Amino acid sequence: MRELISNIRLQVHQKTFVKDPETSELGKNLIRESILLIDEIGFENFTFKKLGERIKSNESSVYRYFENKHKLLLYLASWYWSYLEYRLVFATNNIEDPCVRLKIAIGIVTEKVLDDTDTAHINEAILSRIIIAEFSKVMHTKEVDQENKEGFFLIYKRLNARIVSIIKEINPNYPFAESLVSTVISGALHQHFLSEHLESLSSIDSGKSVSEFYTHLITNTIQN
Amino acid sequence: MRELISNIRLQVHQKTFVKDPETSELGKNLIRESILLIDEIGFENFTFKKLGERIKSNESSVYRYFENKHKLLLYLASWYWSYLEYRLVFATNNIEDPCVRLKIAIGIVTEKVLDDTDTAHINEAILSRIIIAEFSKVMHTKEVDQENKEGFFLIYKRLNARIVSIIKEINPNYPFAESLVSTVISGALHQHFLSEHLESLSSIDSGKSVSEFYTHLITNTIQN
DNA sequence: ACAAATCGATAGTAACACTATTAATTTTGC
DNA sequence: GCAAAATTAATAGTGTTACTATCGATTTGT
Repeated sequence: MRELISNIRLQVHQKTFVKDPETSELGKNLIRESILLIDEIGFENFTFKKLGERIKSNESSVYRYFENKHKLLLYLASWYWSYLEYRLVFATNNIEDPCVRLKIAIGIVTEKVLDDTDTAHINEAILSRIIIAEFSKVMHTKEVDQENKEGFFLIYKRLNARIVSIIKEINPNYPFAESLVSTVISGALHQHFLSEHLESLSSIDSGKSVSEFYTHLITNTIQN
Repeated sequence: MRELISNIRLQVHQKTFVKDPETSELGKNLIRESILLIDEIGFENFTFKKLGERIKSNESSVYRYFENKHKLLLYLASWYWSYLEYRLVFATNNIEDPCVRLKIAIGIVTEKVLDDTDTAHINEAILSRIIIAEFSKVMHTKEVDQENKEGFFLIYKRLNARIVSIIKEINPNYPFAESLVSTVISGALHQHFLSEHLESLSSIDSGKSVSEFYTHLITNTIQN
C-alpha cells in the first residue's frame, strides 16, 4: 500500500488548478502548508496572503497555482476522495463475496484516516480533518450546477457509485442504494464532526465507532 | 395549526440578535427580505449593504439588529428548527403508539416544507431552501465550540433529542439512537440538496421520496 | 410637551480578493 | 555554454466587504 501510493500520482481534476502544484517544489510546499493553515485557522479565515507569508513567498505566487481559495479547497477535496477511492479499489480487489467487499468499503469511507507517511507533502490525517470540517462548503455554493457540469465532482461521484454497485450486487431490489451511500459517506464526515463538537448529537465514543454504526445500519437496511 | 402558530411566538435564542427583529416593522421587513435575498444570491454573496438597499434602509440599520451575517443565519436556522419542533410536538401530541409517533416525526423532519401562510413575514418554503443550502455553514466554523457553550444550538439539539427518546421507547437496546437521528435530520437536508443538484448521488425522484427512504431506513435499523 | 429611542445618511478604516507590472532568478532547449 | 523562456518575488493599485462612529431627523412613550 505505502509503496504503491508513493509511485502513483492520484488523479485530480485539471480545472481545479491553474498550474499543477505537483510539478514544482513551491507547489508542493503550497499544498502542504495550505492543509496545515486551513486546519489551524479554518477556511473562512484562510487567505492567500497568509498562505504566501507562511511559505515565505507571496500572494501573487499562490494565484499562479490557484484561481482562488475555493478552487484550492476543491483540489484538496478532489485529492482526498481520489485517495479513498484508490484505497477502496485496492482493498476490495480479488474479493469475491460482495458482503465482505461492502464491509471493507464502509470501513474505508467511515473510519478515521491516519497519516500515510509516503506522500511527503500531504498529511492525510490533517487533510481528513479539513474534509470533515469544510467539505460541505465545496458543494454548497451558487456555482454548484456549473461546477458539476464541468466535472469537478466526478471523483466523488465515482466513489459513491462503486459502493452503490456493491449494494446492488447484494440486493438488486433495494430501491434507495444511491441515497443510502451518499447518506453514509457524508453522514460519516458529519458524525466525526459531531463526536468532536456536539457530542450529545452523536452516539460515538471510545466504545462505539462510526464504522460500527454504519455497518449495522447498512446491513439491516439492505436486507429488506 | 395555522391559527395556533400565528398566536405563538416561536422561541429563538436571545443572543443571536442585538435587537429583536420581531419588535418592529423594520425588523420583520429585514427578516422577510433577508430570506428572499439569501435564497436568490446565496449566503456568500449576501451582504448587509445589499440587504439595507433592498429594504430601502441602509447598512447601519441592519447592524442595529444583528452583529453580522453569521448571527443572522443562526437566527433564521434557530427559528426554522423551532418551527419544526413545534409542528412535531403538535402532530405527535396524544398519540400513544411510539411507532406511529416516530413515523410522524420522520415525516416532519424529512418532507419538503410548504409555506405556512400565517407567519406573514416568513416564507417557510423559501426558508427551508436556505436551510438545505446553508445550514451546514452555521456549524462549520472555528467558533462552533464557543457558540455551543453559549447555547446557540439548544433548539436543534432538543429537536434531535425528542426523536431519540421515541426511538428509545421503541427499542431501548439500540445503541446508536443519537447518531441515527442526527444522520437522518442532516441527511434529509442533504438528500433534498442532492436530488436538486447532483441527482446521481440520490435515489429520490417523483416516485421515491426522502421520507420513504428514511422511514424504511429507521424502521429496519432499530428493530435489530 | 419633552425625553428617549429609532432611524437614515455619511464617513472612515482595515482587511480581503484580486489584477497588473516589473525585475531578478532559474530552467530549458539547442 | 548561452540565449530564450519560464518562473518567481515584490510592489502597487482597485473595488468590495465588514465593520465602527457620528450626527441630525423623526417617531414614540409618558
